[in-house]
Amino acid sequence: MLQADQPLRIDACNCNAVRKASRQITRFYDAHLEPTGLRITQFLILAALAEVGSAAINPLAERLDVERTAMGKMVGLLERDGVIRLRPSPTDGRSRLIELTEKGRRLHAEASPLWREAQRQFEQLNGAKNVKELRQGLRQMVVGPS
Amino acid sequence: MLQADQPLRIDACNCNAVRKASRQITRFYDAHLEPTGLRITQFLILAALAEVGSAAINPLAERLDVERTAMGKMVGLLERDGVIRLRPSPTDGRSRLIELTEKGRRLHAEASPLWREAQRQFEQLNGAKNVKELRQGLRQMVVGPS
DNA sequence: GCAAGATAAGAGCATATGCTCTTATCTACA
DNA sequence: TGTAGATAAGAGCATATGCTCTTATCTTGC
Repeated sequence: MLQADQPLRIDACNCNAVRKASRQITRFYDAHLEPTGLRITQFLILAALAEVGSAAINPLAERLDVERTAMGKMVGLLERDGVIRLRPSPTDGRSRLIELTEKGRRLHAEASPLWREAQRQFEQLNGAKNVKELRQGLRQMVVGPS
Repeated sequence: MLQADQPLRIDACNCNAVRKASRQITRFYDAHLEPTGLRITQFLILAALAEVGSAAINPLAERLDVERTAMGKMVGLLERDGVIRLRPSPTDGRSRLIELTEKGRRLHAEASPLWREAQRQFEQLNGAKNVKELRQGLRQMVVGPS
């Protein structure tokens, strides 16, 4: 290993590249959703709930691939804002089921076309082919033994 | 647009895909750097400073593509931990120059091989070709008019 | 040389993310 | 059937990120 003197180029860092892209695309989607007051993270939770009806925190966290405790906190914010409701699971006293409130359903319906427009613009800006390849690359990304 | 009834599949969301990848790769790099107590975000700041010698907050934020105020806060933490030092710019009273302390240089030297190992393992896990294509896709990503 | 606009950065607020520790509940086995 | 190990979630702590508002300083045109 004689190249220890080679300068570290932070632009070579794969992690930095992905994090940077994440910040940028987040701002882009957040800006599109802004009229609803939702952020993309919140919208995805509402969308997931709209898809599955109701779910406990852990499965929802797994579904969206976020840390369990992080999901718990986001759920707390959404509950505070009256967008979702939590009720004890009838079959498991440890678990609480999350469901959309009427307000949540309304917000989701309002935000969906804005999300679609963000998707559309993103794909227009980047080219459908490039987006597809990027998605392919991300989907295959491995960060540990499965 | 008659397909409004089509279910929203959160897995179709480009933003979600990138954010998810960002969380995963961040955990991966953070785990590698763990022996030093640095996270990848902090390591990148040290690496940037090691490259440029010293810099004010705004240019450093631009260099790393993070929001100015976010950089300010990270810099505050690093200063608190004695890893960097801030001194007033001799030529501009509004600006403060950041530079590594001895401890910062030591930490950077200690963390660099761990970062290199993370890069190596990441490329081994994903295949050099796939990583190259992913980087290419991220580099080209556009989220607004330039 | 001064006032108006530009710029560097801090303060305050809010969300997002993840870690560890703890508590409550459940399940399975002896 | 009672207890040991598994599991769902909350609490507490810390960093990361971005927004708006404010303050201090600089620059430029007059």
